[in-house]
Amino acid sequence: MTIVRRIDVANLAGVSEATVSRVFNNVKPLREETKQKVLEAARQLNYQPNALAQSFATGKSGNIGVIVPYLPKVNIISTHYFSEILGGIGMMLAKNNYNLLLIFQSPQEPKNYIQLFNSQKFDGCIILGAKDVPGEKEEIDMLHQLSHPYCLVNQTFEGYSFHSIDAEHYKGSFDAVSLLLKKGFRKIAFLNGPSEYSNSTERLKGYQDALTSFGIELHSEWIFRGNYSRTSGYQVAGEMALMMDHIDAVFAANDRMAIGLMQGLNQHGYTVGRDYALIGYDDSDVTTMVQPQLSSVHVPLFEMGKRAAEVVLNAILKGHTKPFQENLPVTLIERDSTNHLMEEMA
Amino acid sequence: MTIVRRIDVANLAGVSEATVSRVFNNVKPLREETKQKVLEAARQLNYQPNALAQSFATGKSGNIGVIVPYLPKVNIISTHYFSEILGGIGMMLAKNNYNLLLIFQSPQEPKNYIQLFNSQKFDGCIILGAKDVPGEKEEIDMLHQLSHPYCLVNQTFEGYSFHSIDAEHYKGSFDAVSLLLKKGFRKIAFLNGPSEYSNSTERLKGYQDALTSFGIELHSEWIFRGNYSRTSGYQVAGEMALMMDHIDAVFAANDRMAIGLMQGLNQHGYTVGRDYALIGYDDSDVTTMVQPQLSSVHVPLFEMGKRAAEVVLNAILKGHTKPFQENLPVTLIERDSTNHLMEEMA
DNA sequence: TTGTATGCGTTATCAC
DNA sequence: GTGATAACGCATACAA
Repeated sequence: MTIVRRIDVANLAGVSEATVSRVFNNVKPLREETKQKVLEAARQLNYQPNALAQSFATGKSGNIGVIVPYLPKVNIISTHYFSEILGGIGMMLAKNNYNLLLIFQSPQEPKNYIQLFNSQKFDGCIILGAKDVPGEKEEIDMLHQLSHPYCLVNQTFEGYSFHSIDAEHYKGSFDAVSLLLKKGFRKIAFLNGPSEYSNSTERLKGYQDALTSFGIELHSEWIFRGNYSRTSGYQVAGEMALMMDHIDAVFAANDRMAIGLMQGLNQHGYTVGRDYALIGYDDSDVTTMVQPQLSSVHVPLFEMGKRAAEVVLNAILKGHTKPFQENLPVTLIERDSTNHLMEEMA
Repeated sequence: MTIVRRIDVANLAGVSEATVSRVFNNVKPLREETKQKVLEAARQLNYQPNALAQSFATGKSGNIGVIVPYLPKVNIISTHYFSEILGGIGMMLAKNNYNLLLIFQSPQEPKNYIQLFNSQKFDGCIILGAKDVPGEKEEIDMLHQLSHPYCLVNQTFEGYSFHSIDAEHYKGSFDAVSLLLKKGFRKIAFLNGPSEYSNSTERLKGYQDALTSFGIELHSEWIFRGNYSRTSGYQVAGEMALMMDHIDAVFAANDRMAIGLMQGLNQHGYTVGRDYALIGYDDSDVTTMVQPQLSSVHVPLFEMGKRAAEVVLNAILKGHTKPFQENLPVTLIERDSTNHLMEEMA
């Protein structure tokens, strides 16, 4: 069972190697009869062009690198987030006959996007979970300067016009807090994520602006910070419990923290719906698994992955090069965690 | 900013191309002085070997294909399952300088593992979520016959000795049901997954054997079937509710179905802990998000991914070829859903 | 210890 | 329409 090469097909079909290539690459001047002859020979031999040789000859790997942050056994980024985006990317790439090279990037090792490009392992890349930390920005800037096809997802950098697909986190946050305000809540705490993510900043703004637009004074002690994990939400509950007399609603920057918080506050005797309203972010599948079901802000992660792949493919295939930024719309999803039990009883 | 090739380095360093290769591939007879000279030239030029050309020359892509089942917008396989295994694979591959080529395989399109191998896109592959359906078995058998490096995860095929990494699902199931029995429950229903997955069969056996080992008669009407989604569990609750007078505990084949069931039964007035005990499977992160927290069977998914990658790498690097099967141990995790409220009140 | 020469399987540019 | 052939950047067997 040796490997079948182009020359084998050429010999069997009685044509030259070049003709075989023409058939497989659909190059124009070609007699139908010859084409069929070649195709038949290829079928008989079960010929499959060697992708490696093709890549080498064309100088294109046919791969798109997807760079995901990675800590063994610790999922900073939730699996929901991760797999939705990945699914969107995968769909778009498959449609365009590109392969997805998944690259786990541990936070401690230095980024080296340029090297990856030079090695030609991929023709373009999508960077998930980038952070605003020293080194990262510079590497991405270099990618940009060299006009390598790339796209960031869910992260924007102040003062740079990197290609990126993000969501309207300011609006999502503003809407979420506005909902709470409209429902009559006034003392609204905010459980934010790490500040290295641009989302955190945007959401903070949305939170603040919503409050001020309702004429409510900002209280810095209403602002808490976790790291997007359920556990961190649980831990914050310890602090928050001490001032629950002065809080009647909480907006959390993602669902997992919201749930951790809910569980933690429960331990301290505070119940969602009775003692406070709660709203999460991401609209992940866990929102419907908890009791009461969690109101949340839906983020079109799948679509964002799709668009990011499209941006990179356009850069590769159509030579698009000018800065591209897009913010996809988010949707507020109301569930039970933002309703007073009182109301239901009325 | 043109691409730097080996010859550029050779010229600058005043050596031959072969010597440059030797330095980069660490080929033995090599004077330290020459090495440094080459390294310095490479550094100066920012030389990075072209992975494409390397692959072509060696006939090895350096990629491992990971085949995952895929339905747009529908995650049959839970994201937890998926990302844990992927993480394990990624870790092991990174350690061995292999890349991970993620391949989404939609169920409707015919499998073509052989073609993928022939095209040399990857040197070995790991198949996730294979099912016992016509076509699948034959394709894998062909891989096996041609002794291509591959490994299945979480699926075994009756009558074949395919390379695979699985978990002790019989034992997991047996232990889970035994726990319920030891706790005094006798009328134990089983919510299983689709029969195309070998796990389902194994778990069914474990369930049955546990019951019979306790001298309990099997009731076919105690057995329900979902598709591993939360929704399917919710739907099954409709049927199960009709006979809850004759059921005092439920064992579900995964956590999401367990939670869906729990929610559905809730709608019908049946509460975990008060009216029945519940135990799930997978020990995913949602177990701790629900109230009461869900007892479950922990499956070492990350480890399984690691081992599967190891198996494939061993086949590639060390030529291991004899059938390899391994079942990793599972662990029963007791939480609140298997405790009677009665007991707590006592 | 290092240089020379061949080949990997395509694509693409010439000729014919 | 089709056949020859250079080029792609590297690994490696063989020569020196």
